[in-house]
Parts: sequence; structure tokens; C-alpha cells
Amino acid sequence: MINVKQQHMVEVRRKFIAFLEKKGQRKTAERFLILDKIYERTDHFDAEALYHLVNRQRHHVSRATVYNTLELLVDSGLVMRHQFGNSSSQYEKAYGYRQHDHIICVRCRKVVEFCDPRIQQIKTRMGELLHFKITSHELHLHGYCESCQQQIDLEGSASQ
Amino acid sequence: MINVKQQHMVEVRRKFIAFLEKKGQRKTAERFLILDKIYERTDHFDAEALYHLVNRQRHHVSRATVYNTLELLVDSGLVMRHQFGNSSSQYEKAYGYRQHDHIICVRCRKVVEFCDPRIQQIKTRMGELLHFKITSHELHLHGYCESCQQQIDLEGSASQ
DNA sequence: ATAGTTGCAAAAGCTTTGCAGTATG
DNA sequence: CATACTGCAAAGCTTTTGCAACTAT
Repeated sequence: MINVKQQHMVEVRRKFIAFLEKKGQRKTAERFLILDKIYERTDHFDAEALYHLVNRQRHHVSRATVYNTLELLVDSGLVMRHQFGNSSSQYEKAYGYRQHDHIICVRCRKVVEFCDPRIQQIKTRMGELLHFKITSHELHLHGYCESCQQQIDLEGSASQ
Repeated sequence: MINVKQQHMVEVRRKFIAFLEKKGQRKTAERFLILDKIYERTDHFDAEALYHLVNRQRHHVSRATVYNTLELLVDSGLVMRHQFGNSSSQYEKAYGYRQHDHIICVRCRKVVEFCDPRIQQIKTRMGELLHFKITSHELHLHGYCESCQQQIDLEGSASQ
């Protein structure tokens, strides 16, 4: 199990190295540290959380570098950027992680991932129809999760 | 034709009035002015653009009021809020305007609207599966529009 | 009358930038 | 060794907030 994980990280780093070389960018320790930290987690995070995560033990990496590296990683396709609410950008690792979309509870802000093959059909069809070469997409469904819905029902029947 | 438009605005204002009354909010001149300005245009705009639009002739409405009213209008369902890039929130009128999604050129930032019935199927299916009561969605396709794609092809064949 | 709204300016929050020092290729 | 990157702090932008004045109900 651990070997599979390590193998995966080797592959991810290789991808990043290839990207940096293609772009003529340097392979700095900070960039790899950030990459590793991002791939340690499976959930969403924002730049500030990543900044603290990276600086938890010993290391020091500035916010500027965190933002700069996130930009590179998004460009390289190794990290995805999302804007859920009106708050800050959310990021998540993207490589070797199945393509998925998000359903967000408008009340408790919980985010659940899902997959639906129809989205691929839409991308193909609309790309043809509108003459776009589609490279990516983002689908957000908004609504009330089960527990929030229950609470709302309770409140509704209790008062007024 | 003009009558149809006027009729539509009467309906929109009525909707807004109903919302304000339900929420116990006041029906101020500023709020209706902002609503009218929004419904005069069919494209997307941000809060700053709306602020200037509202203050073009005579009237004076502050940014705070613009933001405050946009919030109300989004809550009432009369206006939709989108986050396309990393820039500011984009808004557009929502009532009586067919449901649609957006395809965005990552190079020139052009935004085109489209409809696909499959999105409704996804909403219904995922709502059931994940026990969410879906209220809305946002689908963004990202890619290269025809003209940007052509320019890229030219650049690619010209240099290196 | 009185509670909600407005306008203003200041503050807040996220992200970017300029510059001097540092490290990579 | 030249150039690109980092860290820091300051600036930039969008959006929110506090407060006094105002106004719809």
C-alpha cells in the first residue's frame, strides 16, 4: 500500500519536473515541498491553509511562493482550482484522482463529490456546436443536504 | 414590442416587491433603480460596472447599497451570480431569461451561453442519489474559442 | 415615531507586486 | 555567474462594516 502511494508521488513529481523543464522554470525545494503537502491531502483547501500546512514543521515558505507555486501547479494540470462560494479559491490535487464534480450545501457549506458520464456528452456536444476546443469544466450543484433539509423542516413546523 | 418589455418589467418589479415584503424589507428608490438598470442589460457585469451604470445620470447610489441590493436580488432569484475567472463576481438578470450555462474562452475570456437538457437529468439523478434538494447549478466549460484556436495554430507553425 | 437603509470612509480579506537577497542551472 | 526565485512588506482589488443621517412604514 505504501509502495503504491510512493510510486504515485514519484510519478507526480516527474510530471511536475517535466512541466518545469518545458517552461524553463527552476526546480526549487519550495515547489516540491508544496507539491508534496498538496498530495498528502485528499480534501479541498485554500491558499492560507496550505501556507500553514507547509510551514507547520520547521520549513519556511512565504505566502508569495505558495501563490506562485499554486499558479504553476494549476497550469501544469496537477492541481485544480475551484470557486465555491464568494470566499477564497479552493484547491485540490488533480492527477490520478478521478474526474469529478461538486455538490455544495448552501446552508452548511458541505461539499460532496460526484461523477456523471453525461457531463462528458455535454462537453463533446457543445464543443462541436460552438466550435470550442474544450479543455476542462466545472459543474457545481447547489442545494440543501439531507440534514439541513431536515432542520429546515423542523424549524418550519415549530415556529410560525 | 415595447409593451412586452414594459409588461415584463412590471412583473419583475412585482416579484421583487413580493420578496421584500416577505422579508420585511423596505421598498426604496435605490433598490428599484438598481433592479431596472440590471434588467436593461442582457450581458454579464460586475458590481463596479453596475455602480457606474446606476450613477451615470444624476442619481447617486453608493457602492455599499449596490452590493447590498445585489445580495437581495440574488437571494430573491431575480439575479444570478457567477464566478468565472479569479476576478470579481459577475452578475446577470435571471427572471424570464432562459436557463443556460456558460462556455468561457481561457485565452480571450469571451463567454458564450448554451443550453443542454442533460444537465437537468444530472441534477435530478444526483439529487436523488446524494439526498440533496437541489436548488440551482452552475456549469462552466473552459477551452479555446475558434479564433483563439486558429491564432494558436498559426503561432505554433510560425515559430519553433 | 422608529426601525431599517443609505452613504461615506475606513477596514477587512485575498492575492499580487516591487525589491533586495539568494540559489539554481 | 547570470538569471530566476524567494521572502518580506506594501500595495491592489473586491467586498464588507461601523456609524451618523435619513426615510419608509
